[in-house]
Amino acid sequence: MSPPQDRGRAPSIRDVARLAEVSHQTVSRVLNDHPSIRPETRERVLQAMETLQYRPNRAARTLVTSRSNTIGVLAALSTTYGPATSIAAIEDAAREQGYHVNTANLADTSPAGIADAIEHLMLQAIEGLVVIAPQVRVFEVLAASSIGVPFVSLQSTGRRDHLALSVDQVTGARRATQHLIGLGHREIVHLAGPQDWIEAEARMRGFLEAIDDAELGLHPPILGDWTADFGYYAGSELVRRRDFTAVFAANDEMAIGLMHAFRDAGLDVPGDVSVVGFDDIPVAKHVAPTLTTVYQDFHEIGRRAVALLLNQVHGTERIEVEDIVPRLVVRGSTAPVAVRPASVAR
Amino acid sequence: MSPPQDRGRAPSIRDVARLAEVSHQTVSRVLNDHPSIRPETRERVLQAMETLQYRPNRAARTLVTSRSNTIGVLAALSTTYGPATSIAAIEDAAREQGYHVNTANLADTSPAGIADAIEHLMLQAIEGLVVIAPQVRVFEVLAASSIGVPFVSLQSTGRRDHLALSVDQVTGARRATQHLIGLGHREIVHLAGPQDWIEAEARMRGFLEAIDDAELGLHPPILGDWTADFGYYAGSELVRRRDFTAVFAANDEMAIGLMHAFRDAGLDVPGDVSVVGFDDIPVAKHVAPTLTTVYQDFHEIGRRAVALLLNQVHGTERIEVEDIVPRLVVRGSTAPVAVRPASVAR
DNA sequence: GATCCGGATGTGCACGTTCACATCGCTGTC
DNA sequence: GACAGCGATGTGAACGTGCACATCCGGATC
Repeated sequence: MSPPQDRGRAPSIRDVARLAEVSHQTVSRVLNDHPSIRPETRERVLQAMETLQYRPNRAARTLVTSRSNTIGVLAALSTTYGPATSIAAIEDAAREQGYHVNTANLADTSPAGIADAIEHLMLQAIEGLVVIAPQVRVFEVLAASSIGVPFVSLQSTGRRDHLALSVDQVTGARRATQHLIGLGHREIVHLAGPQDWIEAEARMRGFLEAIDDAELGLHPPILGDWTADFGYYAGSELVRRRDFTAVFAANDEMAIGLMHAFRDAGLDVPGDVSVVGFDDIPVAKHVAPTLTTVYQDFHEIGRRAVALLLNQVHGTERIEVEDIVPRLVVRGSTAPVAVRPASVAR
Repeated sequence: MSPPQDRGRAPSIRDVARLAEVSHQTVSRVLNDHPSIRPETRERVLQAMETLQYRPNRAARTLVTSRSNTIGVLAALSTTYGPATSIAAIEDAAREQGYHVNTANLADTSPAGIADAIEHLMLQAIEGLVVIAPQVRVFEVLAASSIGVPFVSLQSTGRRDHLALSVDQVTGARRATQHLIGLGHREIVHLAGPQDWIEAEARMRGFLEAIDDAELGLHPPILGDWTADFGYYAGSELVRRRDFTAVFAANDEMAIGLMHAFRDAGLDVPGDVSVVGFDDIPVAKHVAPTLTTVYQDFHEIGRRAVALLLNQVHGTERIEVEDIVPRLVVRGSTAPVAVRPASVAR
């Protein structure tokens, strides 16, 4: 005598209703925590659900309510620590609110690749979109394709067509640079990220502001690609000139590659050159020398992004957006500038 | 004279049909690439879709076909390089097949946390599940909750109730250990991962096999938690004993923390102690000293997982599962054992 | 020239849920 | 004691799509 619901199809709200001897609507009410249900009835319905191993069908619910309970994440470089951490935090926060997360990675940063990823997400009927590690182009495509759902970016973009978390990358970068200046460095090079990345641009801006404030001469920044390999390459080029005493790298990976190149060239960090990174990835405090960097709370950033987005989706009251200011963490890769004949005066 | 479809509701297949002067079924056929449609009719329908900015409603489609075109990913430690890379690869591969990816992270590895994440994914009506960086417990919970969809694990679990990629961690770990033995090391310590992790257990097994084969004495392995911080802690403890000449760490992060501790204690790597890691994260080749490690192609692993899973989902012919064998990468953190009075003999 | 066949298209229903509205019985009020 | 009001429940329709089946038309077959 096997249970009768073995007919291939999953049990529906109506099967539950039949077993509990109520109408399908009553079952629906139990599901949605409707107030006016007699406790006794509710209990009977829950019992029936348990017996039948009932699971609500989200497709059906989405169809009728046109709410998918899903948010999309558009991510670039999702394999690196920062974005990956934020994605995980987003997933956590979304789950807490009963939301699902659908991720699309930007393998390819061409407009076509971007449009493709967005199109993919839109097929899923997402209610909102979080854009991670964004590039300027992404927002242009996004604006052009009028997706019809609110979206949040993890970095201030300056655009007015969407919400953005204010992570004050400019201040973070400025503090990093000021730290070097405070140690007496006057010849500082910036190893930047790709300039179509919003955060790369912001970090460069912070650097330039600090240099400008201190009235120092400007070395042309080097445009990198965020990778440790590029850091190494850039370092190899830099050692040929040796017209600097410190480098501010736009992220930790590049900083680590950079230090490797300096080491290979016989330069001591921080004895000969000071290096500052950005992000404070977990290994930053363990590499040799330990890396002075700027800490970002990626987890908190992810959480806030979801809060902001869902707030917007549900259209309730405006949430206050507080600035997140990254924090300088001083470690062993920076030191006062070496006193040398040529660099003492002025 | 604004377009007439501004009535709030998104255009449906029927709106398109009306505009193209065909039946809704014809539109459906165009959508699904049905063969018997006159090119002229198809064109007219496509035109109408374009005009109305029509987008198929996935919820409706899922409801009627009971295929969600979505796979789930259950991930632990998704913020680290390996899992994050595999997740990105999974997303890519799935997207190529028109599939969406829904991720749930295991913040908390308690059975309740695991069950919660699985339940969350099941609500989404996924067609299959990829389990990343799995712990033994996950599969127990998974087996117990009889989710009714195929799932694939990224590591061989030895269980028979699901598919698994064969990434031969055991061989990888054995090669790492043999490399140390080949350099003359006889006192080798293993800094392992948590033993409820399948890959940690496999790496430990490879280590033990190599030690056993070489008939060396066994140092009790240290059980870590994968983090660089723990590596540092373990290293600080180890330097008090100094009864070893090499350490094989179960992943690169711990290896980096370890080297930091040795450095702080005045030990030279590889002069006094050799260190091997596992994974070959991008910074491994840039830290000081550059880290000898075992390379894993996380991207390929992710791709194969999707291929295997979708193959299972569609029930076509069995796919051949080829072993992926990780590759030893020798760098600067390992060297022949130092010749010292006590260790020359034997 | 009647018949059959297959290509091209249309008709109605089903999927599982929620929404709007209807119904029923009980309580309290004047 | 009639009636409003409300709590508890039921009824039917709708959401947008795909499937099974029906229909229509033109050409090939004998």
